[in-house]
Amino acid sequence: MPELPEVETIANGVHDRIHGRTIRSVWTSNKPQTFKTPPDQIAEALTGSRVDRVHRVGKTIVVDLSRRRKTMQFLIHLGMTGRLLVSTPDTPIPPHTHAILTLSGGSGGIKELRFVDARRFGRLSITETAYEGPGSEPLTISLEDFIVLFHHRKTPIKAALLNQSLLHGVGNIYADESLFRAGIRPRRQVGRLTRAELGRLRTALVEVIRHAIELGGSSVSDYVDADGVRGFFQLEHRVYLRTGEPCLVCGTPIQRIVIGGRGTHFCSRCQK
DNA sequence: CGTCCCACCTGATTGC
DNA sequence: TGCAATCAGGTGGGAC
Repeated sequence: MPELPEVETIANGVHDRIHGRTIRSVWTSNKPQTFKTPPDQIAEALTGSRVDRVHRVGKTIVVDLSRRRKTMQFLIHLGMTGRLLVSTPDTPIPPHTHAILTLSGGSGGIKELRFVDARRFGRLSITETAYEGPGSEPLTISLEDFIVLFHHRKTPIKAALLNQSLLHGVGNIYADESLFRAGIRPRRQVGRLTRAELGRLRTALVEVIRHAIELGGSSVSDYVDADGVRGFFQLEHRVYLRTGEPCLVCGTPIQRIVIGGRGTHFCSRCQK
C-alpha cells in the first residue's frame, strides 16, 4: 500500500480537487470484502453530502462530510493496490473499480471520485464519530512517548515499526529506510535498543517521511496519486528492493531477509 | 495480552 | 513461447 507519505499526497491532491463539492450519486461494485460498511449504507450516507475536507489519519484517507448540519466521515484504506482517482465522467472506467462518487458544484463541471483496487485489500467505511486511528502519528510523537511505546517489547524493531497499534502510517518501505538511516539492524529486539538508538530511529523516521512527502511519495509499481502523477521518493531508496546491489555508503551488497512475513532489506555493515 | 503466521487477492517478473 | 514460482507499499484473525 501507499504508506503515510503516499496517503498524504493522495489526500491533499483529492482535497484540492473535490472539497466543497456535493455528492450527487454513488455507484459501488458488489465485492463484499471491499466494504466494511455495507455498500447500500455507504451510498445512503454519501448521497447529498458535501465534501468539507479530505485529509489522512495514519494510512487512512478521511473524507469529512456534512448534510443538513449532520457530520460524518468516509474512510478509505487503500490496502496494497488501492488508488483514488478524480476523473471526468467521460474517462474510461479502469478495471477493478469498486466505487464511483459523482460530484457537482465546483468549477470544471461534473467530476467523479473513483476507488480502484486490483487486489481488494482496501476497505471503505462510514463513521459518525471522528476517526482517530489505532496508534500514534510518527511525525508528531515526542521522544519520551516514542521510547515508552517500545519499552519492554520482545519483537524485532522492524516488526514493531510495522505494528499500526503502536505507530500508524509506517509501512515496509519507510521501516527499512529509517532503520538503515539510523544504523540499526531490523532483527534487533526493541527492548534492547538504547535510548540513543531509539532517538536516532525517531529522527530518521521523521526525516525520511518528511522528505518522501516533499517528493510526492514513492511509486514502485502501481501507486498513482490523484492526478495520475507518480511520486519520486523511490529514487531515494537506499535499501528497499535493492537486494544484492551495493550499499550506497560502504558498497556491501544489500541483504534481504524475512521478518514477520515481510521482505526486509538492510546493510550488514552499516547497520548494527 | 503479546507474538507469529497465514489468508485475503491480482498482476508483474523471473526462471526453467 | 509457456507455465510455475515468487514477489509486491497491508491488515485482521486465529493459534499458541
